[in-house]
Amino acid sequence: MNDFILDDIGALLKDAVDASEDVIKRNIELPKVKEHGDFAFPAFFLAKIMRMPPPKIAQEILSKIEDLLPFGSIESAEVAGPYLNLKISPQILSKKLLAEIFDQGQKFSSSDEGRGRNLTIDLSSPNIAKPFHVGHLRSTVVGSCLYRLFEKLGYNCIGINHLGDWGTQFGKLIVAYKKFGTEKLFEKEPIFALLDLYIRFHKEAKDDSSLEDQARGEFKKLERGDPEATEIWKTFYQYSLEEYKRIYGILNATIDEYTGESFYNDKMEDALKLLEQKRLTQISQDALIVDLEEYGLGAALLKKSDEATLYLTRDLAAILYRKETFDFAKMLYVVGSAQALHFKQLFKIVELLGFNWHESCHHVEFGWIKFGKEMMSTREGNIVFLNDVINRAKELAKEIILEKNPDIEDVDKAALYIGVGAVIYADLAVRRNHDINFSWEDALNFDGNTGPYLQYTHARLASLERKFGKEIISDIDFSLLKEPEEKQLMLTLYRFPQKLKLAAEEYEPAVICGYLYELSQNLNSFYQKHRVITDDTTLTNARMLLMRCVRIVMSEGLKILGLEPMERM
RNA sequence: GCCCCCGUAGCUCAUCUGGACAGAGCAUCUGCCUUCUAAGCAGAGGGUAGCAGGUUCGAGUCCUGCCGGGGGUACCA
Repeated sequence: MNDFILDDIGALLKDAVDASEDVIKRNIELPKVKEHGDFAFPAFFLAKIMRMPPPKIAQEILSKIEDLLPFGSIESAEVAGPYLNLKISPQILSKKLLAEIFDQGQKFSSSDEGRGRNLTIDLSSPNIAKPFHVGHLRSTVVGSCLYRLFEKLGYNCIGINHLGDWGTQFGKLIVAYKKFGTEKLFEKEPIFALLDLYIRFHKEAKDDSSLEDQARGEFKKLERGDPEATEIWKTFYQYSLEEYKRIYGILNATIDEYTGESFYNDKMEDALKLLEQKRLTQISQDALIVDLEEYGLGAALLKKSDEATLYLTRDLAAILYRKETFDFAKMLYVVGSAQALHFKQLFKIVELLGFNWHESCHHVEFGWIKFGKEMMSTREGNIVFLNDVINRAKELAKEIILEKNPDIEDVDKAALYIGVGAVIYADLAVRRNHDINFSWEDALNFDGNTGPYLQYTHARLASLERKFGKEIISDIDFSLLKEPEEKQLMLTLYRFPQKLKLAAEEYEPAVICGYLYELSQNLNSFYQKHRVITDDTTLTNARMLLMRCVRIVMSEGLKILGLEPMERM
């Protein structure tokens, strides 16, 4: 949708203001209080050019445009100090906006800016053989949200799970498996059986230092392709993947490729050769490095003194492979901010290799998830498993549903959607660069600024349509939508495409959360104060159209976040 | 030591990239369900935006310094 309001403002002011239409549009603001109108044009920046105090400028502009009003979607204008405040005509707004949303339906605010372009997203990436905990959640849900967001903007997205499926930890697991494993080990919750093996290994290794050596030995065997070790590793891999896929199903995670670290075992040598050809590498302290000191990025280690490769080596192989395989227009790494330097090094090396596409690679970083005052870590034991969070959220949701809506068809399904909605939303609603303090209280809260609140708003709208039971039409009397709450709803709807664009530019799901929350507040305020379905059929038709449009936007927004737009709850 | 991020109501967070009196939710308190879902709505209290300077007509937002928290800084990922 084009910004018809902004266009109207630009056209209206362009002859009255000493600035280009573009500059005018860029300076337009949204007033914080409704007494200041719907859009505002501040005159400060013209003070120097026109050599007049801002209030006088505002006054002058008003006198020049006064005769033109109403102008397009602009109903009236008035001066408040240094501001020119503009009011939008609800009738024209509704006519243009609602018709467009209604006609386009789910396609509303889609765009084709990404048409024919591939966008790869590195997301989730848990370490195999460890249960999924809330620390893994952010990469998964942020990555998935961006996936769906960019898909809406026309990109062809590819979600890649860079599984931590290689390394000495597997040597440890193999040793533990051989020593303590039983036939029944994987009968139920295999992933926790693996965790137990891992913990058991470390316990035993305290008393028996030879275990560490054995682990290194087993991993070497694995690297050489030893059939027995490979077989055991594959078992671990399969069980882990099964569990992850179950969780991804619940979280609406968007993963297309499961190319973990092991996938790049045979691709690192070519990458290193390429670096050597470009004479970028050198030996320092017996290790193979790329010296990035002059860029303030230190030394990038590619091979340890014992010839072993590092995760940078694998990421380098991966980025080259992905460029070749997917020819991405953009590559997003949704990985915690602890790895900021790592990605700066990686992208710099790509640049030094002479590839200009280094600019299309972005590290979408995010803060830690803390539990209590501590970082969450497997070793410390202060860990919250995602499974437990989801189960508790689901149980609580079920209790509440049975209390409020006992006749609902599939309680368990609804409870899962709501519980998961709360968990996902809590993670997405905080801006990425902030750390999150995980608290059970917040994760299990369904009131206020939460996922369930948004879902509830959608459920109310769905319920309204069921009750209405007739076809919603766009041929309505637009002049009837004149209540302030209705206008507010429409002004908010109008901003949806802009918000999606902003969220995409900043790789920031929290922008969408904030928007949908505001839309929900607008809707609920309206809903409380006005009746939609009444004896007045023309008014009912008009309001039902508005309600449908809100539902379309709510539904689309929720889906992008990965929440189920509930029909009943 | 050096580099990066964070510091806003008791708590959790917003503040549309520098604009009008800093806004929400949770918690506390007061109202509102014989009418479309009360997981809601309306309202009250709660603030020196870590501190100190600077730039600007204007700073929570930009710059400098300090304080506090976190992360990174060559053989973990």
